[in-house]
Amino acid sequence: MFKKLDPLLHSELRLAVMSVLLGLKDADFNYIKEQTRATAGNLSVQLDKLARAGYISVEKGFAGKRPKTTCRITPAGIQAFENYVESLKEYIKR
Amino acid sequence: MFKKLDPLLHSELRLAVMSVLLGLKDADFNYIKEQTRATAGNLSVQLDKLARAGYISVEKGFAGKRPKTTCRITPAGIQAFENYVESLKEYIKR
DNA sequence: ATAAATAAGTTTATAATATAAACCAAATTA
DNA sequence: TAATTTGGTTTATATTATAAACTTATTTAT
Repeated sequence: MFKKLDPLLHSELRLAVMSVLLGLKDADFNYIKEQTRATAGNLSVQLDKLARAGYISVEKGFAGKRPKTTCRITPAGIQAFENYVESLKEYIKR
Repeated sequence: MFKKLDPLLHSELRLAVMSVLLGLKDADFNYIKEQTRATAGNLSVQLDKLARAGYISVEKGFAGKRPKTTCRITPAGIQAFENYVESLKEYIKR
């Protein structure tokens, strides 16, 4: 009946990050930080978890002389997100 | 943009419990346990949290000589569940 | 009658999580 | 050149989720 919810996605901040990235080609650290209103530390940790899971790719480069971290959702991430939403529906359907 | 998700409901087991109770007038401990496939210990803890939050009421009685715990969702619980689902939609809408 | 198994939970210990605080290095501004 | 800002990372702490161990009483088997 209740399918297990992917613990990597069943997290307020990680889910918000994925939600932001789903709509976009890519997004940099600060944009995601603003959209999700997360602290930098928390965001850093959660991006890392998503990256390790292969749900997003993270590229560290520079914008002029300043560091710039760009994130992008992967096909595996999109799939995982869709599975999560599908499972979740079981829990929230009326 | 992203509304805060009620931490009491953003929990796999507690959400499943609420989901089960929403459809029913009431349900006893073991029925909920079977439906959610939770361990008794975990369920006991989570029911307690939901009860403390006022989202469910828990009545301890007897069925014959054996103890029987009956749970029921409260109006506050229904409201909280609806708010949670509403907030969640922001995160999962495509 | 007594021992073993079952029922219905609760309490406690542990592992995993989420989160913010503290920190760091480089660049910019005063 | 000192202070501030930018763009993060690392670390410490508090909270959670979860299962294991335990309790109390009942039922079943010997």
